[in-house]
Amino acid sequence: MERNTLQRRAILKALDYENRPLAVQELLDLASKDCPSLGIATVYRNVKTLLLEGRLKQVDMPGGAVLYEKPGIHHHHHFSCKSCQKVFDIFECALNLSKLLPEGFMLEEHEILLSGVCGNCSGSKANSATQEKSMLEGKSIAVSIDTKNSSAN
Amino acid sequence: MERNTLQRRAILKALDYENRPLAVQELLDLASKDCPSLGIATVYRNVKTLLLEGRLKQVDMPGGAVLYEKPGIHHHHHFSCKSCQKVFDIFECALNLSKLLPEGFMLEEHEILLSGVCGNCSGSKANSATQEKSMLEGKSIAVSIDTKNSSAN
DNA sequence: GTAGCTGCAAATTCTTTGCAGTTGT
DNA sequence: ACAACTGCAAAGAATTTGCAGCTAC
Repeated sequence: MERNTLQRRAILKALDYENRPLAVQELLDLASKDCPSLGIATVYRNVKTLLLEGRLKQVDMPGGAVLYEKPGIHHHHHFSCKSCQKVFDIFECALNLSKLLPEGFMLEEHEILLSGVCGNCSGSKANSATQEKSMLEGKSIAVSIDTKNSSAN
Repeated sequence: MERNTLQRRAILKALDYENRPLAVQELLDLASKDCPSLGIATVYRNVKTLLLEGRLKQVDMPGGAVLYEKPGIHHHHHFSCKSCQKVFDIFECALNLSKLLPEGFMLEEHEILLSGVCGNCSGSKANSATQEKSMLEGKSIAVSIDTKNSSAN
């Protein structure tokens, strides 16, 4: 039987509060505020449990970084800004992806990762107002910071 | 100045020969045939160099697995079969993805990851013929085996 | 000849696991 | 009470790095 521990609550609260995909390390940092004794192993264990329960969804970012988010109220995808490194949720998904597949293939899931330059970064004049406007239009919201992907090499 | 070593040639040859996205370990295994002394560190170093030169492209698979492929003659995406675990190339890409983005956002790149059941696995009657037919239609070809993604958790 | 490359082994980093003690139900 | 859970530290796995010797150009 699942138990509702302080640690698990802290992790879920961090996800609720941030409302964006988070990396394991971010979960630890954020949840530690509510639960200072929290250890990284516990975060890993909870993430795994929550994934199995379907209470968490894994988001694979380019470069191999793995983030976790609450299974959206809305199905959505992600846009990663190459300039500011933020990850934006894209709620629009009016695509007919099945048409891409050969006959006989059955599409069950799809993941779309877009990248480029976000509204904030592209028009240096078009500032955060653009972004808020977009939110109001129900198109996207800024949410995340691309974790890994540092090593320039 | 770049040098054309036996090791590098062996790695590139493996990619040419297999013609599908390969994991680092697969590269080592395959290239070792041409270059038995090849070490994993050299593979990592070459992959990194080749990525920088743009002679290799990174493919992020669901579950966080990272594969590498030659930058396609064709731009393409991937379909991962949940039944047989193979990764298929999808060459069709007639989508208007920019329309998904809020105003001010500039789309530079996109990655689409589809999954479901492939032609071979869906119709148990529709066998490999389906797949070959699809190839002829220029829609997709079976290419890869999903490496990681084992840990069922 | 020499800078780039290689293999090896050690060092990092990320994730998992064993274990003894703690806690939610 | 007792199984689930936790923190810690050790174990594993994946990737990177230091170094001395090798090799393409």
